[in-house]
Amino acid sequence: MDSGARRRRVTIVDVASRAEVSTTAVSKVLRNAYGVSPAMRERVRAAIDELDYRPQAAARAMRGRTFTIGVLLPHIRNPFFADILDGLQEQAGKADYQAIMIQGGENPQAEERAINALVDRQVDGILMVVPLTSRPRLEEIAKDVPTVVLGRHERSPVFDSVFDDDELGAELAVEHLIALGHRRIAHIGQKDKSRARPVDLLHTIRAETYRRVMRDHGLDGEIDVVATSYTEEGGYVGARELLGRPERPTAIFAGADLAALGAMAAAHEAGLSVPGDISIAGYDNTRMAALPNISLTTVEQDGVVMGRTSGRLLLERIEGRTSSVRFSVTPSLVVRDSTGAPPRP
Amino acid sequence: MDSGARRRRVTIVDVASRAEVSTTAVSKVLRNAYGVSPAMRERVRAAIDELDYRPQAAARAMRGRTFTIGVLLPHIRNPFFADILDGLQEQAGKADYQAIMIQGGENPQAEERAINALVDRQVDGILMVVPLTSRPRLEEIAKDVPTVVLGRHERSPVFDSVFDDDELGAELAVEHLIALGHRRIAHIGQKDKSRARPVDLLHTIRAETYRRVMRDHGLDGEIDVVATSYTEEGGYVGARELLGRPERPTAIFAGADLAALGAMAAAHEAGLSVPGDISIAGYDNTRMAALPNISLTTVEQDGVVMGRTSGRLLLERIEGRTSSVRFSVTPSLVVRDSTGAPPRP
DNA sequence: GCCGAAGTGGGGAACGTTGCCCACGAGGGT
DNA sequence: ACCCTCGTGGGCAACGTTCCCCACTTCGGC
Repeated sequence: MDSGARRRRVTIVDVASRAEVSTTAVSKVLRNAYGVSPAMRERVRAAIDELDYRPQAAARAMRGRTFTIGVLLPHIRNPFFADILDGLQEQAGKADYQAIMIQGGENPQAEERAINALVDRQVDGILMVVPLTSRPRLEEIAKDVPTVVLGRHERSPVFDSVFDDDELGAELAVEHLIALGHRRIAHIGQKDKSRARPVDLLHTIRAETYRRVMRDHGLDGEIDVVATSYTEEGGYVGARELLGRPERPTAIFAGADLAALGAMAAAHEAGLSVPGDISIAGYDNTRMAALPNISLTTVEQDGVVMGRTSGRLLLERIEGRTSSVRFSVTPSLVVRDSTGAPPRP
Repeated sequence: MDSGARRRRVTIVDVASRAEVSTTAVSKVLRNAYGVSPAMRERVRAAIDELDYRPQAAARAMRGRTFTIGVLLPHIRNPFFADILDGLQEQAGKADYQAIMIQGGENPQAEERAINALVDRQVDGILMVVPLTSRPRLEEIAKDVPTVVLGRHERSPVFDSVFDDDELGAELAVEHLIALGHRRIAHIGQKDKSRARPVDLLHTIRAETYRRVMRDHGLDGEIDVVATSYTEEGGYVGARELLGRPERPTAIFAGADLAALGAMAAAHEAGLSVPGDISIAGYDNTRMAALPNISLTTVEQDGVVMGRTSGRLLLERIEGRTSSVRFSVTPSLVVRDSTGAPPRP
């Protein structure tokens, strides 16, 4: 009957009595604080090992640190986030911090709940990956807990920003298509559901840069943007719309690989060959893009470096840095088989 | 200078003094416990709203619940996990529980750290998605905190199991290929890095079922399994090996969609058409599989239902259920364009 | 008019950890 | 011989919440 009874956890008190020292002493050893003789340290270490003691995060939280970094992700469907997380964990692990993730979701209300959950759990720092919330709200949080924002281009005195140079990336992609001889180049972007200033958002920047480059080459009249979402579904729907135009584009620059895959699907369904009838380029250089039967031309942005940097910046802020940093990674173009010269008319 | 100062958080004491009641009273309202007059409830509610108070999870944890469910994921790269998470969050949200995720990683040691992190943070329940650790260890944890294991077929008195009927799923796929006329059917599986009994693991079950069905049809001599991993990379490498055989298979059953995509890539690279020269089937029915230019025949398993059920079971256990449950979802075959009759010799 | 029950509110001790203090003894400089 | 300093160890009050109690009032039944 008592097999179901939850055992009481081992606490610092148990360790102290086992080692015949005070709880204070144990605490000092745990935090390797000043004022412990080697002999005592050894005794305490031994007791900890024998009892398999681990400190309880909640009790620590009441007095200071939790050694936890919270990561807010919009969702976990985009494989690009996995790279970011890998980079972050590498850094966090070194400093004995744990990363926990939480899903923000589609709308600002759900995201707000997720952010609050992180704050309520007293994480020592938060990495917000492409958050939807407004800048004032971000700064309000950043005043309470060290914050790094990834994927938005804001300049804030209270949080750090880590992002890809989306302007350069989009430029590389569009210039590539133009150099191949394309003129009717369309763009698939993402509909904005956030409370941020559009100019700080990566999808707006990619779309605006597309527009600018087109104009720079005198292609004002050819500009054509559909705003769906950075998903397979979004790319598929967007491309179907574009392919239904009286004069269909000869190239599509999708703002994300997932969307590019959806666009390829739509092209295939319409009986068009890629790149024979239509060229398609993406953004992110996910692993998918490298597969030979997809072989997508795309913009590489280094997610691991972004994650690693975010982790480092977060740890610095936790250690007390108050000055603010903006870090930008430089993207590069990876040309594969999904882009080529436009069809002869 | 004091702009950098972190504001003190609003606590239950602040609410109590604002509402001119005791902290006990506030606590009662928060937990809607017995013994509160409507008038007092109203006053307290008002004070909570005015001060924008939210309870601190850490302090709650010291006295009982954290209203947090921990999810252990091997990694976040497989889109199938996203479905599971969606299902779980739907249930958790209803009961005002928050789901936090943590990455277990490639090896049992890293996973152990992740599990400990969850336990140390006193989550009220843990969902372990395809964990690597041994059953005794799982049961040890389950004795301390309500646990549901997803993706392993174990029968344990202390935790619940949720899984897909992998035997049926694999059978559907292999029978389908045989019915199309294939005889040389190979399988791409996953190399085992876990401490579990192989017979409980989904990838072993899929592989063993493949073997059994082949034998049932007198195809003992054609059995050919390569064990790599359930990733694009793994599928690619596995398929390259299979295609290099003196007599190459006319069909490949990959244990996961990601691996099937890798296999398609390898086939494409070898100049083989799918399904003209070789048929390929997967497992999971991820969104990718449905894209027209991939159009992968695959086994559908309902991740959302699995996640939802896990959530429900976890909440029940938190509420005190001690009996043990095994829940199995029934898979179905989705036939698309990646499988067809074998080539005429 | 008395008694018990029901309804309402609060006091205060936990929970596990930290870190500010203080105490004690030894050693060294005057 | 005295005082200071330094090294070592522990006492104890927080931190924010819960929940077991107890106290007081009101009301209904006799």
